Amino acid sequence: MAKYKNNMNKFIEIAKAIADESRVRILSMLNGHELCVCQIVEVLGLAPSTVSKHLSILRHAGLVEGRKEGRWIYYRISNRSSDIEAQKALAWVHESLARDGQTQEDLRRLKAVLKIGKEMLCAQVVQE
Amino acid sequence: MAKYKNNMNKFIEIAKAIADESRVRILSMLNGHELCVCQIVEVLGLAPSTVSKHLSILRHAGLVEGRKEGRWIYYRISNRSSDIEAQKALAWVHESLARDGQTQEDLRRLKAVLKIGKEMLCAQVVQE
DNA sequence: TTTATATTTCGCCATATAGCTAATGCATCG
DNA sequence: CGATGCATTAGCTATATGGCGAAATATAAA
Repeated sequence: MAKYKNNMNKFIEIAKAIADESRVRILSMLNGHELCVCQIVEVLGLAPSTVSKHLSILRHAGLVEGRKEGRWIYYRISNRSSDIEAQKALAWVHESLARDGQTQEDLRRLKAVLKIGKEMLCAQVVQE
Repeated sequence: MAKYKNNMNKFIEIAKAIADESRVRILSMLNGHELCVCQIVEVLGLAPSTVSKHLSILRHAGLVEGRKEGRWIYYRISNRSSDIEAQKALAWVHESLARDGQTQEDLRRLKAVLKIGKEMLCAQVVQE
């Protein structure tokens, strides 16, 4: 086994992934919820293509995982405990932003989206 | 006191600061050493102005502190324990990169720079 | 098979970022 | 004072990044 590891690239990839407000808002929303892309789009108010790209970056960094079910893809926080770096980053994000104002507002909007979601799913604009 | 804090901007600023290879290399070098800009320049092989800008970003994020002494400015890791976010970030960087190959090589070069530094300080190119 | 819907990929644009050189600040030394 | 030297700031360039809309993909529904 090599004496020194090559942690740099992995570290930078994760750090870049969490160095964007939209992406940490996604991570905060996914903390405790499994969500499809359209639900995240509703809360963030960004174009689906933009959210999809953000999710791709988060997934590649090992921070989230996707699960396909029918037409939808459900994303959740990655819990592969073997990926220590990703888990540390996730812990830092959640600890730091749990009580942040933006995070709280997103969670409030998310609850509304989840409520209407039971009947009519995506392509539905949440009021207020 | 407000119910919710505004951690987002501070968090993003710190995350962006550590999402760059040159800057985390600087943080690793400063871990345990107090260094002047010219010493960091020697090890990184970047232009002084570039290193200065990086240090400015790190300082503004609360990750390093500068101390002026004559013509030199010595930088060190910030130890203001009140800044929890910065301290968490520093801990993450140091834990993750302590055994990284690039970090080890930088430390090796730094030792050489520190050795010659005793007699003739900056404006001195370290061999090899 | 055709239509509809969810997501991704592609192509584009505006801004941000990291690097450089040159110029400026500022302190020391002759 | 003037010259020297460390660090920063200013100005520039090339690349990276985040946003969008349009087109492509894939699955469900009609």
